[in-house]
Amino acid sequence: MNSNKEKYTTIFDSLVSESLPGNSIDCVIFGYNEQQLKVLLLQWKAETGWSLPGGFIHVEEDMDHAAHRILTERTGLKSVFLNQFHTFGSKARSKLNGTLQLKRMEAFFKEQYVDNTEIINWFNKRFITTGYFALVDLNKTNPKPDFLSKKCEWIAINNLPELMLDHGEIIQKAVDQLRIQLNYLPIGLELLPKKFTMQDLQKLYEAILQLPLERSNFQRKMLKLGIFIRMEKQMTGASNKAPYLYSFDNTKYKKLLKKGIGFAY
Amino acid sequence: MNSNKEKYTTIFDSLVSESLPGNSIDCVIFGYNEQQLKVLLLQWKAETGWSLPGGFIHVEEDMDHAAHRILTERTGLKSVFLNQFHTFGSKARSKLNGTLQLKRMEAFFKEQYVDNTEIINWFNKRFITTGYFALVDLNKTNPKPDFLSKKCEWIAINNLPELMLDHGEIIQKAVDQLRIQLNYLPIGLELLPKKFTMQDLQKLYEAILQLPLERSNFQRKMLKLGIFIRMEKQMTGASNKAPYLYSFDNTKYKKLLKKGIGFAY
DNA sequence: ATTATATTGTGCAAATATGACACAATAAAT
DNA sequence: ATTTATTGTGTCATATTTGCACAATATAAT
Repeated sequence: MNSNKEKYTTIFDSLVSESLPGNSIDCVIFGYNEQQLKVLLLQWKAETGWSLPGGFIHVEEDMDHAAHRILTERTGLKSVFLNQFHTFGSKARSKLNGTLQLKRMEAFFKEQYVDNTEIINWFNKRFITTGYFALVDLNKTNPKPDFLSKKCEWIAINNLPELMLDHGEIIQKAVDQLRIQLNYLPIGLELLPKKFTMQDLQKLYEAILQLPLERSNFQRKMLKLGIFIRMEKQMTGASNKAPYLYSFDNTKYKKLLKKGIGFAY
Repeated sequence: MNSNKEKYTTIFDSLVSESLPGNSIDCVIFGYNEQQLKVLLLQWKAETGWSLPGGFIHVEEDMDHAAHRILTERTGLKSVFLNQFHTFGSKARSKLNGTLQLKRMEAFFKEQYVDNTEIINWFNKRFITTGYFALVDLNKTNPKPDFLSKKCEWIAINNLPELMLDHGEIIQKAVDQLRIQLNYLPIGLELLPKKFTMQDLQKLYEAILQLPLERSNFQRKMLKLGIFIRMEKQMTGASNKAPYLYSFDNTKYKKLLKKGIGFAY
């Protein structure tokens, strides 16, 4: 127990010394599964509320790089789609929900991990956090709690549990942003399996937008983007006409990501 | 001279002690004048490059509040339209352009203002800056250089001077954002005088987008938004048909700001 | 085999939006 | 009275969007 604490103290000591104080990053990592948009959340050992995976910026590290690093640390994946969306700097944010929760965490932290005052103080400062959201292939991840957390799971956004601090607000803003982006960026490459039907794609859009779309027109609209490769048909075993399978044309997809989908004026 | 330095040291001492270290705010304040979109820039006494007006976040202050405070300090105005648009966290950003410029500034700073090492070090740290952009009525402002700057002026965005550090990049991103917002938010309330013609509004849009728009269709499109109040005609003194004057219907404008201008799907 | 069933891919027409241009109305100058 | 420049509105051709129809089709049921 004591030896663990020493180990942890070393870990935290270097974390604190190599990171910028006062700034953090929180990642809203979106995945898609069972027709539901999900986010990767974790639960600290001492807490019942859930948190976003986050981390700190190294002293000699670009903030964007830190976001990529944190994403990779959590999911083992790299995402083309990793987007800064907002910085949360309300003074109350570290206290939201708040003092009690934090006091409890601090006590647990002291007891289990570190009781070095300097380190504790570092964490007790006010943090301004920058939110990034990513789209990843949920099936390629194997979320595991680390030594600080007891759970690490994909959770559907329309069924979110109680969240720590202002993490609910952060997720909400990320979802809003994702919905806006949907209007001018192609989405799906990282959320769907290699081969998928237009129905799959539509379900994804519906899960993100939380509203029903017209089938035939959605299909046309999508195909007109010219970023799909039509493959052989899929025999589903259902007693009806089988749909074509599609895959994303990677280069065209990425071109469209850069150029964006139409803007008037 | 020495007494000035003492005064300045006091000012900076309290600035440093009351502000969060490592975080700053830069404001891209847009105004509109002579058919040109302009930004408020200032020039430090020691420098030829221009800077965005910026500042720091007080220890007990919301970041958004700090942005409003900085905007008001500079322009004396409050803007409904003050929007956080991006946080710049590249490690190179404090060094861009860079070391020489900063060395020069530091020397000047030490000589003219403060040579307290602690204060100098505070400023020499790496800063992560959050950009806000505002739309204000340029004619209601009276930009004056403060004790640190020799100039403070409205400068047209298509005629930008040499800029300090990464401020060029920050302005570019703000302009990009403004253009995107144009697609789904009404704009003009704070940039135009109370009464204006549709031509005025069109010129504003053209100045922002930097492209010509078709007169008659623009007019129709705008009026269809239903956020204008038609007033009496304006006798311009020109030998042609006089245009109607319009003003924004404040409540409808703000409703539309919240709801946004159409989004498909 | 034949029929039933559900879902797909495409067709199509109505409604809506966009873009280019026409033109009468108009305020002032000549 | 005529000229001039600019406005407000009209129109028309061309896209785009939307809603619905319907044949095609893979399997199940008969």
